[in-house]
Amino acid sequence: MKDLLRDTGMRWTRQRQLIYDEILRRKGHFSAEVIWKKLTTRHPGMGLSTIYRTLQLLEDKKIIKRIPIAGETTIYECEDGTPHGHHHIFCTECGKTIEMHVDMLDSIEEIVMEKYGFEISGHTVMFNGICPECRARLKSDPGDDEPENNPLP
Amino acid sequence: MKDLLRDTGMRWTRQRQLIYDEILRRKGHFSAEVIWKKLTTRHPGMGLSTIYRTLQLLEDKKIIKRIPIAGETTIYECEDGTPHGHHHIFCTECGKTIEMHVDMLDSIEEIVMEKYGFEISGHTVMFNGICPECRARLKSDPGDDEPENNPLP
DNA sequence: GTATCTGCAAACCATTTGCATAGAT
DNA sequence: ATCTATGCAAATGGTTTGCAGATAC
Repeated sequence: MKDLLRDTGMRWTRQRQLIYDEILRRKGHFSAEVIWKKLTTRHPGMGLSTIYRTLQLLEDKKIIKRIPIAGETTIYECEDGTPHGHHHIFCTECGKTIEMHVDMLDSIEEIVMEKYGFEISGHTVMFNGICPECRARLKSDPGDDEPENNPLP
Repeated sequence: MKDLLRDTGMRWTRQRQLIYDEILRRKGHFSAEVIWKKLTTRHPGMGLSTIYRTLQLLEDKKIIKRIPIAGETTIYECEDGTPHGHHHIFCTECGKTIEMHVDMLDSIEEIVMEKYGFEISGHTVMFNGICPECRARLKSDPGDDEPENNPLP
């Protein structure tokens, strides 16, 4: 990373270091806001725009991947060697996103290209629903429609 | 529609009439902005917020369906009896959205529920790509990355 | 007559941008 | 010394909301 930037005339700064470390520390999915909230407490003055600019940069360098969730929010995930072909389920209760692996989906892109003549450049395959944990919580805690504390992904 | 509203104490206004007619006239997919642009030329003064409020209303009444396209835009489609289980392909060149029917997709929801324990409430299965028409146009008209319609700054 | 709608302007909210300054090389 | 990166504030763009006046019932 450090080298990757330097090779293209870009600079390795304290902020980029912090953001990069924070991302590696999580491993899962994360949002710009969450990264910012975490860092800004320990490092007041950290600008939210720096987070966005750095995430953009990391995306360009293929280190992370931006995943806009239709009508909901935007999350990112690390592009660690994980092979493509995984998709996501987003919990509308707690905001958590988990990956799903359904082989069947992998072949659909080709079918779509053949059948409709599109040159497919990407896809969004995303399910929304309520995760097992939230289902359990809602069952034992009916009436309460809002989750008690809503950590963003 | 008229009756559906009146039965719930809501009013059948000129604006709602116009919007409803315009939607029926199209049959396909449409955006709030497009409806507004069309109506506002013939009926100046028509407020964009009225469009949004009416589309919301029509959605509540299950007359149309809102389809947010991740990271791109939001479109709507009529809820004419078409059974569920059709998905979309969005052309990133011209913004057109077409429906696709791929049987395989229908069964995936169940698989996901079983495998991951989510209570699935919805899904976004959307492919992005370049439609056959735009592919042809781009081929005969290279260099021009933007679609033809280029409004003033 | 009165409660619902409308148009307008202002608010929103996540994200982006302009600019003067700080900082990396 | 140079030129990129940062923080701040202000801009953006699509959508929503508050409000006074207009309109359907």
